[in-house]
Amino acid sequence: MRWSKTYIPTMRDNPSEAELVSHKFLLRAGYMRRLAAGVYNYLPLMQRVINKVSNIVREEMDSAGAVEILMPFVQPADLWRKSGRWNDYGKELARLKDRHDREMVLGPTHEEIITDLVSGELKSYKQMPLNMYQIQTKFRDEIRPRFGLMRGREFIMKDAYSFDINEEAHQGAYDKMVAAYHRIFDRCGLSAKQVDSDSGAMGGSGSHEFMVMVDTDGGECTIVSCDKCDYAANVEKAVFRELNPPVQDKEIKETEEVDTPNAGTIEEISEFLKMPPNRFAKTLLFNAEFKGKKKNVVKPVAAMIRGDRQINEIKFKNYLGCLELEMAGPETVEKLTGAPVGFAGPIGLGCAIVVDPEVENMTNFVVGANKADKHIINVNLNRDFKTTGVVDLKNAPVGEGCPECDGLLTASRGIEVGNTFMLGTKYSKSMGGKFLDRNGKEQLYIMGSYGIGVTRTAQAAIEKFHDDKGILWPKSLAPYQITIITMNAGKEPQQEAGEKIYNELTEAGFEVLYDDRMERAGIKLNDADLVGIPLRITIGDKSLAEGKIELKLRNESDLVRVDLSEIIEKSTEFLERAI
RNA sequence: CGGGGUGUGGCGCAGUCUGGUUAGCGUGCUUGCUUUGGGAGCAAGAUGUCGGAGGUUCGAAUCCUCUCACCCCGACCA
Repeated sequence: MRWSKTYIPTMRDNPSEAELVSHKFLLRAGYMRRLAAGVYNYLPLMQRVINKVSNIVREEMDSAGAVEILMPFVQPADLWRKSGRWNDYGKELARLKDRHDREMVLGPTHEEIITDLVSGELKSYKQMPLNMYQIQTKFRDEIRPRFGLMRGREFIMKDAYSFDINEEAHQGAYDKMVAAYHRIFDRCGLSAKQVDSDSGAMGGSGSHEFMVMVDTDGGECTIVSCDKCDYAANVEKAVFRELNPPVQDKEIKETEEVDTPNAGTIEEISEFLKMPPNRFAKTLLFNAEFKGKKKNVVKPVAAMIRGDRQINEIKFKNYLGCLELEMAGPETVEKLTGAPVGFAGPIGLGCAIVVDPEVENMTNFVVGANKADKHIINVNLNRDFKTTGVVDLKNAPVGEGCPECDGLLTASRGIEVGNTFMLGTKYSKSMGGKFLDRNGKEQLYIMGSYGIGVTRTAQAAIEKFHDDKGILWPKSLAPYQITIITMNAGKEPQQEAGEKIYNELTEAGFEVLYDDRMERAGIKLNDADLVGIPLRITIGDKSLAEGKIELKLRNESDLVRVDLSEIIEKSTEFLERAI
């Protein structure tokens, strides 16, 4: 492709709408333009990248035994009522009416449609296993679209659905998809990490997410992984092995108030009482603002976690369902406990007390006495105080042991580019998907659903591979493999050489972007860096006089002069080396 | 939806508080000349319903009311 014949509107400045590097580069390098919040035009370069991702997905899905179909984007509301998701999906489901006032939805996912599709004709065990997929535009009316293609409202997704006769067969189908996913992301140059996840609203028995690990702000998900084995899980789902579990006393002892002069922090009391922090339960006081009928009300609430844990305020806030949550100031603490900060405890506390599950399992632990310089030992939940709820309130168990080996858990950030769900019979039940088994007995088929965010994967690649000048596409996703630049566009020998090399490489099967613009060298070089094509060929007077041109990989700094006659071999060689 | 913010040539912004000629600047765009290996110089140009509607006023980008859009923080998700 000649630059002058396509449409690559690069920009010098960062548009103010973008926050994330990958988002900025997508706009600056002329890959996309925004139409509305979370809705984008894909320009020629982007369309090529989307095709690259799609083709990799397609090849791997096909070879994993899935077959491609295409289902409608606009769907009748009836099917969604039937599955119950007309109500459950909430406002994210975009609804509209046709001219006859019939209710429709813009497809955010296709479990309903595909189950309905097969329900009349997938009637025998002989027809399974079956796996069908599509690559299609989806629409989810996100509360807050963000970060360009990362969380768009309209986006391209590959969604696959498997049908099996029983759990065992389904597990096989699921494993096949997981393997295909690893191959897909590997081929995209991304090596996604597979993590255990919460099945959430999709329902079903198990699920995994595939994360591209990044250390930029683009990593919206926190995942916990083992430093030795490949255990990894979403923070919400992560389990761990306690390295130093608290001692469990055999007998339940009587409470006792003890003096702890000048010991307000866990470390100080721990030191003073000669007991490890995990025998303490911290009582943390918060002010929570709830929505009231007329005006909002602020109520104090207490959270209890083990002495060696950190509170996760977001988890607490979610549990409470309040509008605002903040640590109570000294005045509130004194008013509530009658003691200065550092001695709050649950016994006799006049507000709701929410405890972490770990606290529920402790015996004879230490809490604040609600009196200055005093703590109470041998406290036991239910006997000495009551809780209003038990819920996980602590931060990710970083530093704890891996549940599957003797490694340690660490936290890192990732971009979710794909997921796999075991759906069980949720949709076959609600949508009426039955078949006859070998014994002529009616059964519900076991389903799985498998998604890959195609457009998000593309942006995730940029988030992972870029420098301060622009994108560094992995060669498998790059819109073109090679870009050719004439340093002095006006000079005929260079133009001729450019044309010749462009034709030669194109005929040899390379995808080439020939920058034939009448621009100065600096502009073209900068644009080439910005756009991120893996291999750059530059044609300049000096080299050309010796019958040479220059090759440079985007991710390397070396410039290599190569004889005109060996362009094809050298280009092949360079591209082998590219990421 | 709650909180915060922004709308002014394609892009990035100033001007708004304190109303007052033809609404500026940088960049980009067009044309010409000179340049030409990492975003050239000079000259001449084109491009604005100042997000929209209504109002106040002799006069509104600027003040008031309503409204729309977009961005950021939170909950949700490929």
